[in-house]
Formats: sequence, C-alpha cells, structure tokens
Amino acid sequence: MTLKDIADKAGVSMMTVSNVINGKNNKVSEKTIERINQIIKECGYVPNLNARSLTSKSSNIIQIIISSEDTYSDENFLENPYISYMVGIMEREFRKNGFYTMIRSISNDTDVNTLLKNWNMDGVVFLYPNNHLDYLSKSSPCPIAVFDSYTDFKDIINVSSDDEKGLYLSTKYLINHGHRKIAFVADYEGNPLLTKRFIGYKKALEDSNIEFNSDFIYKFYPSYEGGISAGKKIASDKNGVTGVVTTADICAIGVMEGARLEGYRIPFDLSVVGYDNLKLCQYTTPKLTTVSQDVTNKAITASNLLIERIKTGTNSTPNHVITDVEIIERHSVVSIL
Amino acid sequence: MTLKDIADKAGVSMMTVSNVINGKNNKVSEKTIERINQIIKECGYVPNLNARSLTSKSSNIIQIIISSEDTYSDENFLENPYISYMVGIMEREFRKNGFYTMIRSISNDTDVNTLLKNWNMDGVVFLYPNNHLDYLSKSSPCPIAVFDSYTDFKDIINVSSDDEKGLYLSTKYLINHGHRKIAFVADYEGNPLLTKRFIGYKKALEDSNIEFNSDFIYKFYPSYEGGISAGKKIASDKNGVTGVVTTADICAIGVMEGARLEGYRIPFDLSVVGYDNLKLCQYTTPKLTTVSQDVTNKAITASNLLIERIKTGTNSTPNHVITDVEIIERHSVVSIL
DNA sequence: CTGAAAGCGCTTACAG
DNA sequence: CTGAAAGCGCTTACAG
Repeated sequence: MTLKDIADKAGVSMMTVSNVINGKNNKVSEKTIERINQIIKECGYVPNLNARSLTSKSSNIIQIIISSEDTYSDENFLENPYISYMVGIMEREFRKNGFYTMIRSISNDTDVNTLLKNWNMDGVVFLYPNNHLDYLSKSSPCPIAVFDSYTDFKDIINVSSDDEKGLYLSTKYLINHGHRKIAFVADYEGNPLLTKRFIGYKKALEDSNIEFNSDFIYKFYPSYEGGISAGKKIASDKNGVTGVVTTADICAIGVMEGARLEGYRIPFDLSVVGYDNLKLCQYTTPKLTTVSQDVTNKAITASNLLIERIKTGTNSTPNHVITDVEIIERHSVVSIL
Repeated sequence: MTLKDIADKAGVSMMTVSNVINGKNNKVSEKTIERINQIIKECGYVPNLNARSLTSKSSNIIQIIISSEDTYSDENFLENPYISYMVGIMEREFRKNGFYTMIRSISNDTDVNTLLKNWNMDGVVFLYPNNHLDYLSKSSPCPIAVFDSYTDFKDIINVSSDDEKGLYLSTKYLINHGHRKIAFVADYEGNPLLTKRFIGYKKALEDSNIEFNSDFIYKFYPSYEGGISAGKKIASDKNGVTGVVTTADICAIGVMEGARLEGYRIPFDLSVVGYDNLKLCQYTTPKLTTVSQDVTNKAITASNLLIERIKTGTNSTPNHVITDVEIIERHSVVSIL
C-alpha cells in the first residue's frame, strides 16, 4: 500500500495525496481532503518514512549518545539512574514534537559522525562525557546538545547546573548546623565539573571564616565504593571531622556505610550530604539530605533548545543554560550547635 | 558523496561499489576491493541507510516499546531501574549484531503498528505490560519479543522468569530460618504474574505443613508507598507475623519503613525478603535479602531470539523461555530457630 | 486547486 | 568478475 495506490483509488495524483498527508491543506479542496483521508483510513495506509527521509533530507530522528569516560564496552550505561531518567524525559519531548529517538552507547573511539550521517539524523544529544565534542563540533552534520560540559564550543547547546552553588549550599548547610570541620569527598583534580564543586566548598568555608584544611579533602572516586573507602578513612583519621559533603548521592551512601563499618552511628557521629537527589535518597537510613539539580528541567530545556535549532536553524534564547540548584532536607545531618 | 560518486572516481559501476561495501567480496577482485575501500576512506563516504532500507525492505532498526498499565502519558518509564537496565542490555546486543535501536514510550491507545510500518522495523520488543499484544500478534509487520507475559501467543518470543519458584524460595527461606507466621504483600488478584508468585508462597507453606492463613495476606500495591502501608498494618495488627515476603524490592523497602514507623526494629522484630535484586538492595539498612531474576540473562536471551528470528525467519530453540531464579542473602532476615 | 516529471541513494535481478 | 536497467516510496520544483 503506497502513495500511488491511494492516489489511484482516489483518482488523483500522488502529489495531492502527499499534500493531504502533510497537512498542506491550502493546496487541496476540502472535498478531496475528506475523500483521501477516508481512503487512507480504509486501507490502513502508513507512509514510509525511509522514503520521506531520503527525499526530504531530514529524517526526524534524534540520536541520543550515551558514553562513558572509561571504555568498558560492555558497561550498561542506562544503569546509571541519572542517565536513564534524562533519556526518558527527552524521548517524551522529542516524541511530542514529532521526532523519533534512537539510542546508542559508544566507547571513546566510536565514529559518531558516521552514525549521524548514516541515518541523516536531525540532531544529537550527548550524555556524559564529551570526548567527542572536539572534532564533532567542527564537522557535525546536525545540531548538538550536551549536558554539564565545561568546554565552550559556542555552537553547541549546553545545559548544566550550578555546580559551584551546589557545593556552596551543602557546605553552608553543614556550617549553619554548627559544623566546622567539614570533609569534602571527590578526586576533583583534572575534572572541571568536580573542580567547580570543590570551589563552591572552599567559598562556603571562606564566607564563614573557616580555615581551609587540606586534611579534610578525601580524594576518592565519587562512587559507592569510593565513598566506603572515604567513610572508613574519615572514621579512622579521628581528626575531628563532624560533617561530610560529597558530589554524588551514591558516594554519600558509601560514606555512611564506610563510617558505620568503623563503628560510627550516622548521623550522630557524622553528618553527610549527598548530591543529585536520586530516588534512593529516601530509601536509606537515615534518609539522605542532598543537593537537587532539577534533572527534569535540564532534560526539557536541552530538548527544546535542540528542537528549536532543528526547526529554525537557530536559537531565540541563549544556548548555554545554567540551571539552579537547591538543598533537599532529610535526616542525614544533625545539628551540633 | 554518494555511491555514484565513488563509482565514478573508481571507474567502476555502482554495483561493484555496493558489493564491496556489503562485503560480497566473492563477486569482486581483490585489487578492485582495495582500490574502492581506499577511495571510500579518502572521501569519508558514509552509506545512506534510509536509501538502503527503502530498497532492501529491511531497516535494521529494532523498536523498543515501553508502556505502562496506567495511561499517565507524562510518566517517565525509564525511571524504573528494571526497565532501563533491560533497555541498556538490549541496545548493546542489537548494536553488536548490526542493528539500530529506537525507543518510544506509549500509552494504551497508541497505534504501534503504524510506528512499526513507518520505519519498516525489523523487530519490536515490548517492555511491560502487554495490552497491545492481542491485536499486534495478529497483524504485526515484524517479529515481536516480550517479557513476563502470561498470554500465550505461540509466535511471540516470550522470556519470563520462574515467578512461582521465586516466591517459593523466599517463603522457604523464611521457614528455614524458623519463621511460621509469614505475611505475603501484594494485591495479586487479576494479575497473572503476581498470582504465580502467590501460588509459590502457598506451595512453600504447604510443603512445610504450615497452614495458610488469609489474615497474613496484605493486598497492597507492590510499590514503596504500598509497602509502607503494609508495613504499618503488619506492625499494628499484632497477629504474630515475624516475616514478610514481597514481590518487589521497592515494596520490601517500604514494608521496612512502615514497620519502623510503628516502632519495629528491622530485622529483629520483622524479617523481610524482597524481589528483583535491584542495586539499591545494598544501600538500605539492613541490606535487603531478595530474590534475583537474572535480568541480564533475560534481556540477552530475548535479544538473541529476536535477532535470530529476524535473520532466519524462525527460532532454532523454543521461543518461550523461563529463566531461573535464586535467593540473594543479605541482612534483612533474622533466624528465630 | 491539481499533475507529470525528475530525483533522493541505494539494491535487486538479470545479462554478459 | 563487472555493469546497465529498473525500482523502492516518497518529495521538490515546476507548469498549468
């Protein structure tokens, strides 16, 4: 069942049927429109989008690329709740706007450009991190959106959250609850995003006239395992730390676990603040106080900027957006005033 | 840059270039192959897969459909860790086999057939639940794979896990630890999957000569909130229940929370067993003992069956597979022997 | 308001 | 081993 079949049944040309299907109704009389729609319905005709893409030079497909720093090619990137949440939101936004969503995970050496050209993609979103941006930004066949990138290609849509403010808030929150010796957990060096957060931590200390103490910096990878190591070390260091700020909920949960393994009671012996506000913050004991980035908002913002760029070729608002951040209070911080 | 351009540069026909690209090397001399590959590389030529799909009647795209019982069209289905994990695994399997993955979430009234025809999809996977199977199975334009379906369309690839055994194991586990009054939490009625699990629960009781007591059945929706309600009610019922089996980790976590809110200490006053073995089982206090379905295995099995069906038109092994299930011991069950 | 022609970039089926 | 022809199902650009 093709356009031609419908045209024949209706006794019109393919052009007319095509116009009806694409809603170019000003070009066709109402009677014809009705008749054609009727026939389309009866026959269960469905347009072939491969053919449409081939001629129209636009596929209506947006590619979501999920990548990782490490090149474990067998890793399941969608296991990261942060990533899968974003993908879910974006698929919804794309769909609402008539786009189709392809997903693909890649390793560092994958040639993304080939993929984009293969399908004539209308746009592409990169989810963490951005190793590919350097060369893609110069030769991408379609508009690009990324998150949390600190490289500054002007042309790329980039939505991040206020990382510096995030750690400023969590550190300040501990200070306001009487904490003075506050540990920071993350091996931030060489990582622009984590460095921003580290700067927020330092600034909060400064603003409260608390001297920075490098002994309180625990340079562990901000994962569950890294958190456990940090928590153990903090407990055994006995250097008077009463509160910990982290750069990931999962790491904060690890810190609680590690400290507990050393005999600490949480939060009484150690207050902990997370980062991300993942769902699982409410499943831990104690429930985790954390910094929330509005992930939904980030995903929607990026989607809409990308769609606008695809449709109009430009953006009417700035294409680098920094979203706000806030503290979510739960029960993992104790006041020691 | 098209096939024709490459052919012109190489001084051969498009056919020859096409054969080289598609690895039909027995049809082309080695010298020609080398020369053509060289030119392709130099020019950065990338085949247009829309054109290929159009002529070859096969798109190499597999559609993953994510749907829900309820029709909240704004729900983010990928927020479910179970679903997003599966999607991640399947994307990997498809990619390894040369397929592209589209994802789309749908509500009950969405016409999936149109979508499949639109892109000439090679296959489709449905992730929970299967409202669409009834009519799709009769008219689907491509092979279908589903999970955990208890409808029995012979032609559909269906991978489920041994639900009855799952609850049998978790109930038996509690019995072996001295529990006699064991609660079951889930409103199983009308839900074939949950009913299977309920049957497993009953069978374990029978096998140990423990009388079934309907007072111990707590018909709450197996979510976090449902679990909290169940946990509260179990605690306040004071009917001697010492252990609880559930049909979802998230529900088990809720049960622990609800019982705690009523003053119970977990696991000393109440032992709890989950279902699914989600990552977050290890983040709770106590860490959750649970039933593990090998989700990776399920996803890979379904993917491979689907790919085989696509490539050969049939399956060399049964297309209804039931995967095994096991208990993962952690700390949420206490022995009262 | 409607249509005939050309073409998008490939592959299939056939001929040599 | 190589090629010329036809066609996949659409849309664009033009003509009337």
